[in-house]
Amino acid sequence: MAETRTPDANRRSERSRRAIYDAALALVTEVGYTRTTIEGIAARAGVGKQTIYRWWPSKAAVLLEAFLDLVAAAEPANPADPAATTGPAEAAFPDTGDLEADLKTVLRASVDQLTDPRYEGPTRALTAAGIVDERVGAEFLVKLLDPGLRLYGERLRSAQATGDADPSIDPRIATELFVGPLLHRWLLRTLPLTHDYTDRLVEYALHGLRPRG
Amino acid sequence: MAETRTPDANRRSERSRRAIYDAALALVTEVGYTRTTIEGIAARAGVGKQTIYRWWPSKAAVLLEAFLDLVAAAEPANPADPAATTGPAEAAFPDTGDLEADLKTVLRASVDQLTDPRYEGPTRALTAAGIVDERVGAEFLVKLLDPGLRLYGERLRSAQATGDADPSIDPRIATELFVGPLLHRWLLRTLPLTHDYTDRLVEYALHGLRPRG
Amino acid sequence: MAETRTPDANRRSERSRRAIYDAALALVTEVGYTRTTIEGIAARAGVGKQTIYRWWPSKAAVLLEAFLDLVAAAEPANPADPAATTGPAEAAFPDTGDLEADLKTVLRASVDQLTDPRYEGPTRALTAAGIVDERVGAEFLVKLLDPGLRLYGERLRSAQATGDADPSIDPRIATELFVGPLLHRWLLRTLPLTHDYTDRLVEYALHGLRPRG
Amino acid sequence: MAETRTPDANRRSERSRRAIYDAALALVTEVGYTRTTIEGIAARAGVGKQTIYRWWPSKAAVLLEAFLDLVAAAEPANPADPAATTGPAEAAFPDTGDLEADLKTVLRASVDQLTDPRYEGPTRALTAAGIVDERVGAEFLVKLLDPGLRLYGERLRSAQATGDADPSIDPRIATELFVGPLLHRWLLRTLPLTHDYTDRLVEYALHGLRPRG
DNA sequence: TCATAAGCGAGACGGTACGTCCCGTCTTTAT
DNA sequence: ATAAAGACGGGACGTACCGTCTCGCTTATGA
Repeated sequence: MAETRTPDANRRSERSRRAIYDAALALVTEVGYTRTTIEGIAARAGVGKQTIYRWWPSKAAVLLEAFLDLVAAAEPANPADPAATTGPAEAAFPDTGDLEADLKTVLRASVDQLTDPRYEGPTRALTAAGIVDERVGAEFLVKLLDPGLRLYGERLRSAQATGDADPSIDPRIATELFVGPLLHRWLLRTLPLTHDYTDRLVEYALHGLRPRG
Repeated sequence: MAETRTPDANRRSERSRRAIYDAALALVTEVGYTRTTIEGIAARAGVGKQTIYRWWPSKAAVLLEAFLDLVAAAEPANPADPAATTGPAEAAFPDTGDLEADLKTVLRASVDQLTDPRYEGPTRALTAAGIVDERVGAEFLVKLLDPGLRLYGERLRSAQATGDADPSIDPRIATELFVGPLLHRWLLRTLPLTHDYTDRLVEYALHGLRPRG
Repeated sequence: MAETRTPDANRRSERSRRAIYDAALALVTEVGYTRTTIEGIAARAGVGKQTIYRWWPSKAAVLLEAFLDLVAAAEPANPADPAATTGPAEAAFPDTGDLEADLKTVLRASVDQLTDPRYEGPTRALTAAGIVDERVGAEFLVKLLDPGLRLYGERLRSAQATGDADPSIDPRIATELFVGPLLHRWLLRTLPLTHDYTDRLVEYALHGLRPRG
Repeated sequence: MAETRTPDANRRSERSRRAIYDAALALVTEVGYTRTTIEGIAARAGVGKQTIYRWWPSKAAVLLEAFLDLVAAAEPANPADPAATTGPAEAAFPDTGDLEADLKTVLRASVDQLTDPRYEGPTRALTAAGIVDERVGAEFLVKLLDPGLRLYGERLRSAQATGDADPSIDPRIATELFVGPLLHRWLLRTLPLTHDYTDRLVEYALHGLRPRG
């Protein structure tokens, strides 16, 4: 009886959805996440507040979806399966046979993306929201991050198969060895993100810190 | 810069300051950061709102200071120099001569701290606030994070001196090789934080992912 | 004139309006005007503060309207023209042909009203507010006072026509000869308001202070 | 024991008192009564807030005293008895033998005073405060108004003695016949205050409204 | 085919919190 | 001891948004 009244998605206004995405992304980059309000999004989108509340449970949810849409639009569409959106950085993880080169390529792309002004605001906002709110965090992880991280794992497993990586290592932990430091530096703004930095990161992680015999 | 009427710090009520710290930390752990309000802190501390606004510019600033105080109080006071507060995890970085063991010790301590229910709430809140607000982030970094990170650097340099680490590596980047993945996992809640995880992390980072010859 | 976003009066909640009237009047009589706050009215009326600020510019405006409503409700409705609200004291000014008797009747009624505990508080409050704030004063005058005063003028003109009053006198000034002293005594609390007092007032004003030849 | 701690008036700073008077009067005329605050007076007077609270119970009390001082200073000092301050309008009520002329003179002076920009603000403020707060009203009446009204009474009694006024009339009610309409017009801003107006007022009151036989 | 029910723009509503202004009290330092 | 200064606990201000609700309007079926 207390059904939450799921609205009819068929009748949904595509025009409104788009306008809301645009408004949300624009506001976040312009005035920041906390000063972005649902009322503000609605006003800017020329939309009633209820139209937002009808389709999304929270500000974070709106922004997440808007961002997902932005990222999907930016990606070279996969003709075989357009639904197989995989994440911002690595639509497809290269496998040239040279693990080090491939990792460097991908991490450089990640740096470029995190630096892109269109992405920086929303990404920061969503990450922060996810850190504090477990629910948002989970959705953010599953929909946006995990697909990308999974590709690292696959590439590492492939490297293990070809003997380019120690077969005893856990690919998931190894993945975080690359991604963790990058995010750390970006999130906490400790030092600038450069291609040179990620290159060295890859080298350190692959060869270890021990003196090279 | 329009300095706005700095109050007289001599006349400040110590009792109020303490009450505000306590209330802020309690509320953040009880109801979370976003539902912690300045009004709520004031009410719980038995303090006028203005007393908070007089001394802090924002909710985040209150919490940061309260957390700093908590951490300082928890640390084993350094008898030689009690003012030498160094940060939450590593009041003093061990140097037993065994780099790997020392790193594992410190990272295990970090895991314990990030897992401690008294610390988790505030730390998440502050990190998130810092991600979104550059000012807060900078203060958070300088006052809380950097001191700890610096110790890693010193230990690594010491290891380079004794030949336990490659002298060509950049200690700062190397530091992030340990701390980054840890924070990544904790912030994004990808997988549980365990001592076993950090042990392997240290091993991977020191020896690299390449097959061990 | 920077008209600030006029709300849609059609959608206005009648229930809220009534509750606000009631709360305002009750509070003024209970705790006095200065200790009546908008916040208090809102709380007592079970209404958001914004609902008050949306429709009234000030506490005085709320009270004025509430009082106007009270007075209109209390008046014997004029069947011929229910909209012809004329003011508190004299819905219709009697004209029995005996000017002195008519004036005494009306002034006695005024005394009764100014003495009525339901009216005294609001009336004092509004008068005081109007004395200090010209805008409030003007509205108070036009909406509440003037209609009543006008009736005096008409009755006096009628008396001039029948030869009961000197045709050379200015009815407006003459009106104030009755109303002024009454208000003076009531506002400043110099001496108690009684029917006997107003009777003598009428006599003095009609016959003058000169020795009666 | 709960004595309200009456301070030692001998040690009182004359300089502060004066500064407070000046500040209070200035603020009332500049920004109005309600926007005049004790804090504002203190700041403008270069005085601690406590110095005000020590000597006066309320904002109205400060203003009343300040106004009393202003009025006393403006009056032609009575050499016989400098303490015999009698009130704003009528330091001494004229008695030329011509009642009508004397009343006109005094009322014209009252008009001038109520119109004087230095007096208007404070007088309105104090009257309004007194209307709402009975205590303030009583003090205002006794200290400022009554002395003046008493003089009317005396002059009228003198007129009764010389046969210029009906001996049966109550001088107090008769006094209000002049003062009431004047204050009514001034307080409620019904019509402008002019000398012509008060002249006619005197005539009406003395001769009555009846047709002059 | 046409009523009928949905989504929609708009925005009023009961609320919560904001950051500010004062209140009246209290405490500190200087005269 | 009075005074200048101003921190303090507290209450109210007027504003901004929250999330819910109701209002007409339009649009798109399904009886």
